[in-house]
Amino acid sequence: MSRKGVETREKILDAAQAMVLSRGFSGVSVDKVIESLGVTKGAFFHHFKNKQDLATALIVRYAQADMDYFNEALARGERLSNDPLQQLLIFIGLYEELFAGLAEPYPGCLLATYIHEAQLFDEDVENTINNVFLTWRQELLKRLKVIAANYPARRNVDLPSLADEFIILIEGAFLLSKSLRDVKIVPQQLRHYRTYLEMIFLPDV
Amino acid sequence: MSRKGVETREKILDAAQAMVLSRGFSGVSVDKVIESLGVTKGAFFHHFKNKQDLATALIVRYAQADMDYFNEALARGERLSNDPLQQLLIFIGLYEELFAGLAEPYPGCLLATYIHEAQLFDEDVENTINNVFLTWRQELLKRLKVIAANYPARRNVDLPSLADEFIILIEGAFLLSKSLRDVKIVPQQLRHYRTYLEMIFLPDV
DNA sequence: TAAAGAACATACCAAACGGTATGTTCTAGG
DNA sequence: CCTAGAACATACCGTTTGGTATGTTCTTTA
Repeated sequence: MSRKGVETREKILDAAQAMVLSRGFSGVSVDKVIESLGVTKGAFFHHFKNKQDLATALIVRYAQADMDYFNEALARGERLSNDPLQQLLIFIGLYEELFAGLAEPYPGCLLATYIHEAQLFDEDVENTINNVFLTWRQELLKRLKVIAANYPARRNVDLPSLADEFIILIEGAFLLSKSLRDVKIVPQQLRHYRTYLEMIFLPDV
Repeated sequence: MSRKGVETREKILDAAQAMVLSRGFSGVSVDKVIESLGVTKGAFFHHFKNKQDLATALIVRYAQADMDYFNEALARGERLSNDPLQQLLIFIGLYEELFAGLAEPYPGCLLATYIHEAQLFDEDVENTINNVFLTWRQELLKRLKVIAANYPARRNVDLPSLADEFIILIEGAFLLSKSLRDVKIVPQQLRHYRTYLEMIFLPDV
């Protein structure tokens, strides 16, 4: 694909994603997407064989970017400390920083948008979404187990669901943040998650 | 409105809500709704002046039911204990029980579905949704303040966002629960919220 | 019981929709 | 420079969509 071709495809994906995040996938028509960009149907259907193909391309791209940032934040945490608990707390802090730096509410998570219209999509899309969640759970759980083995937990909490709580707080906070148009909600909740972990694993702070 | 009329209207609302929760609002056509019920367009547009009117009726009904259960759970908690902290913990426990008793994942929150298609709806709908969230925040915050005044908090946590965390955990857990088809996720997260509150306000347990 | 309005049913319509067929322009490689 | 395919543009099509106009049946109440 030529450079120009890649650019057009990305432009379509960018515009479509922004529209999907505010109207849902079936609330966005191909006509509206191309109209907003000044390109034609010929261009659109050259890059995507149909609207479903756009749906797949959007979620695959989003999931990949999501995982990339996740892995990078984990790696940065592990570079900044040698202590497993501190590594995780730093990781959370990095996300806190990320969302604290936004001027307006995060436009929304594409994974969440798709889940709310789940019946429109095929199994591939569903698996792409679930793979993100399962990877996050798995990677965080792995680290929580190491922490639990090294620190006397004040409470006997369930670790898999404690791992899930990270993504759950983010998704829930995105929602409330978007509805109330309050940018602070996401970092606030991440702060609570950090405090929770500290209270579990650092008894005397 | 006659009894039959009310019944038909409710039937339409029920069917529409179930479909909206799995396909989003714009993914549901009036034709599909009436087809699933075996009623005609005449019936539909007799009860709703247009599709937007259906959207409003759906969210108003859902928000009302939501608030009703919320207030009932608060009242039950306050009947079951005289201690402000215990009252709140019981309240959370009641929600935990509610969702632990489900055979399959909760089909989804209509508020959340609408937020993901926010641009389709008018200001009234937006206010209906935000009023629910703000009422929950306000009512829970009121109780958290009483608790904080009576118990020495181990940490200096932010109370408004701690109130928000309840609805945020539920919304986030709904999402993950629906995507992974795991019924346990919602009660698990409510359990964490209870544990978090206990660790904050009950230092020596 | 008669009248009036509620509660539907039937048939239809214009616009928007996803998609296709076909033609043109651009661009990279031999 | 030539050519083949990528990268579009234009025009069109069948279906689905939300919505309406009009007619019929049921139900309540004076």
